[in-house]
Amino acid sequence: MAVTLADVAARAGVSAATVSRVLSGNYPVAGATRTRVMRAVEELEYVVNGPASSLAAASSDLVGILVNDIADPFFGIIAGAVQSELNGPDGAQGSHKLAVVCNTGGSPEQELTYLTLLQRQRAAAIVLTGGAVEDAEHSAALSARLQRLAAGGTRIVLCGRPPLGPALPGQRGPQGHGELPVLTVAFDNRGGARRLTEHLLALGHRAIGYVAGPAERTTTRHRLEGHRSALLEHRGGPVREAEPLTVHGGGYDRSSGYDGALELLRREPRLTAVLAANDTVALGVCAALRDQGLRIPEDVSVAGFDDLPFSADAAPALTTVRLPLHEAGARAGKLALGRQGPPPGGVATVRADLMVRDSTARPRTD
Amino acid sequence: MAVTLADVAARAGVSAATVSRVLSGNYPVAGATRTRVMRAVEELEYVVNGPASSLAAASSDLVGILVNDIADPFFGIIAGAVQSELNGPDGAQGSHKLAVVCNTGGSPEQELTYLTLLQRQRAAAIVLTGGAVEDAEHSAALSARLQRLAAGGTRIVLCGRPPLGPALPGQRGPQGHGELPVLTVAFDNRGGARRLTEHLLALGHRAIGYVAGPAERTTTRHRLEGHRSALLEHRGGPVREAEPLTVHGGGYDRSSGYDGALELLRREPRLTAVLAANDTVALGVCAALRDQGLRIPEDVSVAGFDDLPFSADAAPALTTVRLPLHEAGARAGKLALGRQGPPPGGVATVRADLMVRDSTARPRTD
DNA sequence: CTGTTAGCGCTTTCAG
DNA sequence: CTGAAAGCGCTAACAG
Repeated sequence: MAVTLADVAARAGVSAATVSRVLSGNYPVAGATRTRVMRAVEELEYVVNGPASSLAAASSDLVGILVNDIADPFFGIIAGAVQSELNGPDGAQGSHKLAVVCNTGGSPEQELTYLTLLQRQRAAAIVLTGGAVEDAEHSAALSARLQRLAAGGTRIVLCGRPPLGPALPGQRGPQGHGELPVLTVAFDNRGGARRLTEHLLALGHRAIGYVAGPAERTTTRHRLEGHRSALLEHRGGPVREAEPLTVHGGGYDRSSGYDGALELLRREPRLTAVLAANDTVALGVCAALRDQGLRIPEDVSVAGFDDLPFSADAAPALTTVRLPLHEAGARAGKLALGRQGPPPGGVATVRADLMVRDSTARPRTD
Repeated sequence: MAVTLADVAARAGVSAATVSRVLSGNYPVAGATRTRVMRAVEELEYVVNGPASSLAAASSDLVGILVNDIADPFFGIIAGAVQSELNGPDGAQGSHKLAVVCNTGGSPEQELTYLTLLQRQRAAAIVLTGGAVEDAEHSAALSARLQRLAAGGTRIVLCGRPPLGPALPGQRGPQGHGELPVLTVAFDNRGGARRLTEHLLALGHRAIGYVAGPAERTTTRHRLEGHRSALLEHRGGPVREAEPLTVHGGGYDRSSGYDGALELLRREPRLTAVLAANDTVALGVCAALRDQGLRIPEDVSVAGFDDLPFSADAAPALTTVRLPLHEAGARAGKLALGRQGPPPGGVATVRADLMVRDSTARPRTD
């Protein structure tokens, strides 16, 4: 039914091989032949059969991008950046890669399922974004699957998630030579959270609540660790009292922030500041505080994390930690295409800058 | 290198055909054989070669989703909803489809490019989301490409974009029988904008500014038409004066709102209300007004469109028009998979409900 | 520079 | 219910 290479070849009066060569453009072909072929292609409106060429060439132009929540701009920005790198450096015709954005919903099972699907498609590369679930069993399964994919020629890049633990001995590659098959673009979540907490401490806050993300995620843990380390350093001892002022939300969403803030207020009515797992959670926190008749920042300071576009426009503008999402995604995209040499140690860490805006201020002194 | 069907067949002591039948599960196979095959599959960690099976079966399990801006939750929500419909109705094993989310950046060329890429992959279905660019040449090219895709067996669904004009005579299908090949889930942008404007009018506003989206998009035009029709009806005549109070932003983004509001204020300092192209633009409008020392809604009322999650949490909570994005995406997904019969006329229109919140109030009476 | 010749790995009649 | 065999449409040696 559809027009095939052979049809084009017949029309142009050449062999199928020649047409293939013209189309892929990686082989010398006489100018006259080339134009003749191209004309036949146009006249017939020929479109390559992807599956057939992938099968024959044992390669595909699909690149997988795994995200926890596609409706969250955090992931949208990263995915968009990765995708923007996928079209040839100079907009070259042939080098078009197709991004397959997979929405795992943060579920480990879905993550594995999608990896299987991508393996089935013989994806050229896969970028896994966002924090990982910390579960020994899942980590092992994930790691194994990733190793197999890498062994099959699929490039693997982690973006915004911590590097994989060292490969088990004898598992790192067919030849066992030291090259890590999995590259990482990591966020400095610890450092960012530490600086944010230090900022609050410097303003004079002492009763600081923290609405953390889901307990089992690496991002949650790292940000919390940064927060705790700042408190610890400031007090010069283990932070026992900090514990009760941390609540874990069910997700990185608005309602977790709302509920979390209420819970925090119940535990410690004299709270003067609340740190949120991210900007979206912070918005929920703000809503809850306002509903309780508290002003921001006069009564309670609030800070987020990520610096998503809407944060600067919130009222009051949100103090937060800026993560260079676009830059990180672009970097991951380049690494995925092998367009950029691997960073030292296979891990690139991008900075996390404190953005002080209007939602944080000195605590009331009454 | 990779393990193939033949390997599995050998291990299970059956023919390749049998393994294929077990795996696709669409053909009677003896229970004992089936378990034997499954065991071999597990032991060998066999993963089907997608390209090969697509080639042989002349079909693929890829579903394309075209979005204008993947970083915008408007599209993220729709894409996520479509995707959630892609895994079998009951989570069935075999029916896994892979969503290919393509970020066109609103560019007609990119749109066409991605359609070619998807055609190359022989995508099972394609969902085009968001408003279309109104340009005769592009519309024709798009329509032609879509018809060809549909003719090739790819299901096409439009979500949040108006239905395609009627197919040119003799172009609608090989047989020419009346069935429309392209299904549509449309938003009631006109009605929503009209109701929103009526709300403002009812509050007593007369100097209403409008920060529209990019001029050439259908969504922009429809919302503007709804707005104008409400004004017209109210004044009982053609709205000549309304014209100067409309500015077009360069995009559906925050800065368009900011700049647009400033421009509006310059043209009409006595403005008492501003309608924005969407919620994101509205946030920019709010920021600009605040920067000018104006209070919302005391000095100026502001309203958005879409009702994205952050809108309810804005300060003040944004009056807007709620579009059932998730529902629409899910509907589109079902239609794309042929899991739901086509709506009458091939077009389903989803409602657009007015959400009155705190950013609109009666104008000052001084 | 171009044509010929084998497959890539799977699905699918068609026989048994 | 199972096997044998014939491609699906393209690419990649290998000759010329």
